[in-house]
Amino acid sequence: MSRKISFTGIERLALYYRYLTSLSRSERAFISSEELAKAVGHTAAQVRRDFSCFGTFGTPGKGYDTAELEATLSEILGKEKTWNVVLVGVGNLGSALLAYRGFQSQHYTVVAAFDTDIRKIGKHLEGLEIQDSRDLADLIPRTGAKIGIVSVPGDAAQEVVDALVSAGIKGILNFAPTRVTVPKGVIVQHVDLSIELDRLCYGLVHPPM
Amino acid sequence: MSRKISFTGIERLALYYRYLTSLSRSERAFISSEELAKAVGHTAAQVRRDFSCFGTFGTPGKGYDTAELEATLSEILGKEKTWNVVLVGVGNLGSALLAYRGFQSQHYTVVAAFDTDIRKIGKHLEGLEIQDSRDLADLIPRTGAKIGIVSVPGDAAQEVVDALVSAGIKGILNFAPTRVTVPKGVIVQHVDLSIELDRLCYGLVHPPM
DNA sequence: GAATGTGAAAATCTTCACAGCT
DNA sequence: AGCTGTGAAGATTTTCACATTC
Repeated sequence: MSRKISFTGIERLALYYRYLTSLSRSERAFISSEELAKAVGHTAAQVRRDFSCFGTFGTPGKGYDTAELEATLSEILGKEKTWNVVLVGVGNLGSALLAYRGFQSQHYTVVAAFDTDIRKIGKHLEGLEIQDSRDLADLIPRTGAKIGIVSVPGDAAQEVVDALVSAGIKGILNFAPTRVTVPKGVIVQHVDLSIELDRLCYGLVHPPM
Repeated sequence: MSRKISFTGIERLALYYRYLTSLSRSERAFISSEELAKAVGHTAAQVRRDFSCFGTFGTPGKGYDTAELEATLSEILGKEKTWNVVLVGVGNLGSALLAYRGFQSQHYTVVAAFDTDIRKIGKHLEGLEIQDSRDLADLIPRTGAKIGIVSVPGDAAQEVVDALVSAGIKGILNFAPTRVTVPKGVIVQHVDLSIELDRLCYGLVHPPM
């Protein structure tokens, strides 16, 4: 018990959780750290260590009760409730994200979409009316959203992020190729597509050895 | 000199590089590790350590020659040539990626797009004719592409990845919510959008302290 | 017997701090 | 004086290995 989960550990927790939900109506009531590890590409020790950060919920000799583990992970990951999400920037990527199933799931709902382009404002997409970005400060607080997705051009990102933060957003998923800064208490996750490609590219140029 | 760059270090290199290119026609001929660090949100020591993995190209008392550094990073990151890329899965996300500027840049060109949906095959998108995924093995070798982007549904991902690998693809950017396996010598980068959200969500539920 | 939970070791990554170059 | 490059220290993350529990 009691050690802080590592940053990458959270990603693993989400993977364990996803795997468990994919098992769904399997008969198997228990799963071992070994099997979980294999499923997500890590080691059994890693799995046990990750869990140990949050308590002790396995049974020696048997493993983890799948239903119970799923529920526990759900709670740890904050999936007990559905999160309202807003999206700013309905360009190519933004529209795709609006339609993305992972973002319109049991746990997340996009409740508002914004853009500055007058030609897009008022149009409907995936059941949402696109709003004027200038109304962001008014509209977001009413939705109760705490998460914002930013898919605007790089040079607009910081400005949008500032507006989101003012409007009460606490977590930002930033797809713009710009490292934005936020005040303490707000979290940003960067999803930087061209840098993912760059990393791949580096790997190809520098073979493992 | 001589220490292996860390996994995350490569991401930093790409950020340094991006920052340098954004400076473009600035007068300043030299930049210090301090300034580079500030620009990308790391420490000066980290910057110097990252560079030291590849040689010694700074000048004590002055800093790094911006043009020279840009060229060196370009080479390290494998950006001397333009990489041909193929994309499989022209759904919402795939179409957006096709249109994404970061993927159609000086260093990357998407040269072929594939889908299994008969209604999409033959259509044109971003100047590319969508090809039948079954022809992947024939067509890819002709393009000389070594990088593949996978944006198909999760249950099709492994199958597509296997086909890409057979067709000679060495690096895969996988947007499907499935951890795929590949033979040695092939690299996969996962871009797992719902897990990014999960991580954000975890951060919101567990405030720093 | 089988698999957990966890100290302790190992590996990896980051920062410090300073000698040495310009 | 100013800033790099790097050995050594520190911090973090992963793995080992085994006592403990079922």
